Amino acid sequence: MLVTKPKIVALVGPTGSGKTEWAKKLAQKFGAKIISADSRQIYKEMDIGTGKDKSFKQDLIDIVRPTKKFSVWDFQRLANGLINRYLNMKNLPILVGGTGLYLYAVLYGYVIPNLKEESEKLREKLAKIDSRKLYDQLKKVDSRAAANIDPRNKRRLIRALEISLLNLRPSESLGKKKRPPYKALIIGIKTDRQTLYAKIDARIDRMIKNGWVEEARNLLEKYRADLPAFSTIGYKEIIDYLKGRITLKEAIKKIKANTHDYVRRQETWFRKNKDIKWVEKYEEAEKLIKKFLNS
RNA sequence: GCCGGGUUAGCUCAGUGGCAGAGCAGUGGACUGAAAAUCCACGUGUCCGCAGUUCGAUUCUGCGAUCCGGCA
Repeated sequence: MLVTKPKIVALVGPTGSGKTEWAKKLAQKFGAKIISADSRQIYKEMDIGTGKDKSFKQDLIDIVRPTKKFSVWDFQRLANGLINRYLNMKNLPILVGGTGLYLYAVLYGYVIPNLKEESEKLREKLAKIDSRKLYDQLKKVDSRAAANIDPRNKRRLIRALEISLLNLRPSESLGKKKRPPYKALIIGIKTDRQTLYAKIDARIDRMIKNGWVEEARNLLEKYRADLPAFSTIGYKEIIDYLKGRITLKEAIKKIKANTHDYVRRQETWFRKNKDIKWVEKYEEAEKLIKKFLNS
């Protein structure tokens, strides 16, 4: 006796690959609900620079102010809530995005215990210690986490230590997964590097013309420049320009280069994933989904 | 036509009579609470060509090619 699990679809790919455009069409075609998995489009007031498309309904876009702390834990909780709701309503949820960690946390059910307390002070204290010492300390309190982090990667060492010291995540949960109660079809958009870079560069020029600098200036007037939200590619370079550290031309050049680097990092997430069905054309994606829904 | 300057990595250029360098661009990888973040790794290319000097030439000399200035 076979019980069929409910089904969801995920559409993944690097920035500029056309995910949003495809999602819009798929939503119409299948009456599907689009859930964005993008760690930057969650922020309100950051529209131009994050490439938001507000011409159709997407969940998990524009949900927090740039000052708000938001992590994969929040994302996982919200996304799972929406997926369950849509499945109950017999709608097809489609998760669309390029943030590997967020996507995988949901699709593979990463076990992430609830963080009830947080210590800003502890983080500040740890930031003053050098990486080597942090690493040695982490080895003592959580050797499992230490084994998984490069001793030179200070940011991740700090994070792991915070969690261990505050005893928020029992070491055993690290790396644990809980199989989600649905079946997922993961579609990846195949792209040609050169073509993608050219498209991205043109898009960045267009975004600048559309007032990106103004958008960043307004944000800078309202909020502190060192918010995590402003570590977003583009905003950080434009802020450097607005503070007179570099010229606009240099900023644009850096934005392009950094976006290219980002594309490569994204592809590193997806490339080796055997679950992803890679397609070049939108029609192929439609076909795959039809087949999946009828299986 | 004459006079000068150049020709070295995809681009801009540094450099040396003894295994060829930098910046930028490019590439691969890691990833469970900041993730568009953070971190790691990757440089053989007729040093324009031919000949000469030399133990040895990308480097010095000659000739040629080519580009850029200036003068005609």
